[in-house]
Amino acid sequence: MQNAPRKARNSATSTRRKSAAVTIHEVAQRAGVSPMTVSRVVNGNANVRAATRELVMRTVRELNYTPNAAARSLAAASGTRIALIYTNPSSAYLSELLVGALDGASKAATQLVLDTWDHMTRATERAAARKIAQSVAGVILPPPLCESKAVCSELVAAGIPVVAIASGRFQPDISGVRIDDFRAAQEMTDHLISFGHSRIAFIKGHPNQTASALRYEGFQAAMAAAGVPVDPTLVQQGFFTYRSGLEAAEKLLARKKPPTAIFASNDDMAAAAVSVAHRRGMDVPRDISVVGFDDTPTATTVWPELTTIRQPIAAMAASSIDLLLRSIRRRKDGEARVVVDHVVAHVLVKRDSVAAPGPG
Amino acid sequence: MQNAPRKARNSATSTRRKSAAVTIHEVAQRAGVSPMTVSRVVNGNANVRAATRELVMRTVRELNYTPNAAARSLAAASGTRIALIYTNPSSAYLSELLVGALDGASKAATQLVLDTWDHMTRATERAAARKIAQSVAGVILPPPLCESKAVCSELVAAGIPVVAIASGRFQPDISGVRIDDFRAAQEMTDHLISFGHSRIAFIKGHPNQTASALRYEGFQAAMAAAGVPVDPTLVQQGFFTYRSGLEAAEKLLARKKPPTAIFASNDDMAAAAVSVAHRRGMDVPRDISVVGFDDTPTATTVWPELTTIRQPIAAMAASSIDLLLRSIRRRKDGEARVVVDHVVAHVLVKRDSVAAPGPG
DNA sequence: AGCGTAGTTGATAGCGCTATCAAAATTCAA
DNA sequence: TTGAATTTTGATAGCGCTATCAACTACGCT
Repeated sequence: MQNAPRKARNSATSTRRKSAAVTIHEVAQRAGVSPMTVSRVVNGNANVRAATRELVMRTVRELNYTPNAAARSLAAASGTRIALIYTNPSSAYLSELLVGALDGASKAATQLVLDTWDHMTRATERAAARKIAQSVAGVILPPPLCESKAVCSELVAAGIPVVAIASGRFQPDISGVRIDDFRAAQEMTDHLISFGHSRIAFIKGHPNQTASALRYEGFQAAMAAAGVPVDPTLVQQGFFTYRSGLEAAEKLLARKKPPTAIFASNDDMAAAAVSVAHRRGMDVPRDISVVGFDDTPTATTVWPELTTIRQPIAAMAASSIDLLLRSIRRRKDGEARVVVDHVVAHVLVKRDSVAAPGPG
Repeated sequence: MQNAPRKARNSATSTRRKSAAVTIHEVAQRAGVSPMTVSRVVNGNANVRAATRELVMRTVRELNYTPNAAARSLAAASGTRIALIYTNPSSAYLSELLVGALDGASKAATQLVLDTWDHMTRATERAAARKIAQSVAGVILPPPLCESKAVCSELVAAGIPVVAIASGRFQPDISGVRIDDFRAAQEMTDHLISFGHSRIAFIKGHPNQTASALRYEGFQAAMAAAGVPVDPTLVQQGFFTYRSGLEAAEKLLARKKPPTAIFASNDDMAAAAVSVAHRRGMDVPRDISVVGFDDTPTATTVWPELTTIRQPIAAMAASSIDLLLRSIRRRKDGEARVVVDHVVAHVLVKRDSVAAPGPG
């Protein structure tokens, strides 16, 4: 005699369509526990005996069970929405950021919402932060927003998890996913030095981002380590824009004794440097080497293609979503806020904008 | 005596949390109809008397009712997911496309999924199309994918609604959201002519996209209308890439009698033309005018900023989502497939890359 | 032994919506 | 007019999951 189901939930007469997906009930039945217990295990709730948890997890894996996001958010009355807030929509890596975030979100069956904050004062930023905190369960903050104390503190105060992406430095109160800007800049500088360059110019990034400082520090450290003096007149302030790169490069190349290489803090400024060099009749890389940072589309658009540092923005965005989701779940269970700093690997991409300096 | 609710659905003892949002029941009660009728009206089902529909719609507006997406997709057992498929991830307007699509999707509480199809043969494209058709309810196709007969026909055969975005020409079997490329190119040409240019060069777009042909035809039509002959040696083939623009511009400016203006079929190629001009010691726009198309970030990155045609990609993407959602609903009700061609307005953005030709 | 106290588990009742089918209202043909 | 075909509406029963609380374990403690 077969053991009859405890309750015929899908009575024989039910004509309702049914998706083919495996449900929590099937897992429960197979594991010999109640659906509620499965739910608890799947959601990482603490109050389940270790043995039971093991059993359920194994069954989940066997049946390849995936929770139905719609049912979940309906029952929990909490649409797990995550906001990605950005300023400066023309930022070159926005599309990669979006692709990554969207990918992570759809894998986790989470709704991703976008919010643009442009031309905001500190006060309106605070207000906006308070407002968004009420409609989403977590926030991803790319630079330069993640550097804003006002925004971060407001979000933290509202109690929602925040992940700073590509912020240069680890911040004690919010989680972050980033590369090691210092090391990356160091490697790039070493790369230039290994080609025989010593008169290396540096175009700094926007001073409102910690990554800018770190990249500069990495440059300095590598130069110092190689015993190559940094000529302070060869260090120009930039602001991550093409225009600022144009101005900086102009000053650099107008000198009587121009540098043999320019290390720009991002690709847009590097592209500008290439343009200025061309306008002055110089060939890249024969007469001057130029390198960038970030590996945005710009790097492969210009000619010659730029040697640069690849920041895996898409992957970083996807893992931000994961991080956030875990925090959200933890928070719901009343556990303490956990802050993590996730440093991912960068890559030095060698292309055609670097060569050994000429005999001059 | 108050009229008692027909059924106390939230009994006095229910301690369950309840989101503040207005539900279909409240609308139904206020309108004096059943929830089912409200559902039908909201979903555009045909079998509702006009008077009833009116009443319900008014009530919906009064209460500012928005359907709960989670409940909807749970009940309908159909996660309304929409796929945005793209090739060529470095396409300059991808980020705008994503922003728009995401915006539209989150407003409609729809899950947007991304799919990248790169380096595919016609056969693998077909297979991929068949596969995606099983997991989503609708597809958005940007160029050049929307030009692929194989992909379109496969998707159409699978019976899922498709919207081609920014495809040049209206295709009879799938819906489209686009600008009028012909007219836009015409206007841009007129703009150039109005400055006094007559030796106008044209860099064509990639031949695999109908928009390319339309832009060229618009250029020709405007020239003909103004009685300005088109010098065939001043028309170069490009492929929408910076590199191809470089080569085309190089040929154009190497001529003994170079053009006084270059109309490139997109911004990347226009930027390349500016770069070539600079390298040859020419000033833009004093010595030569350069215009682009699309108004991608590139247009405002280079110096001088490019006069170009703005295609409202974000808005187009958002309305693609709407279009798709409507088709999906219609299809579910067993109605016939409807194909629409939505042409949105473009804008001629005047910036700093155009001036009257010199006396030379 | 007797009785709390904390740790586990399960039964129940919805979350807000829609598929389904039956009932009611309407239209149309004869 | 009347019966049948048609359209419009509503009652019912879930979709798959989780909040809630009751029940049922252990494990100490007086």
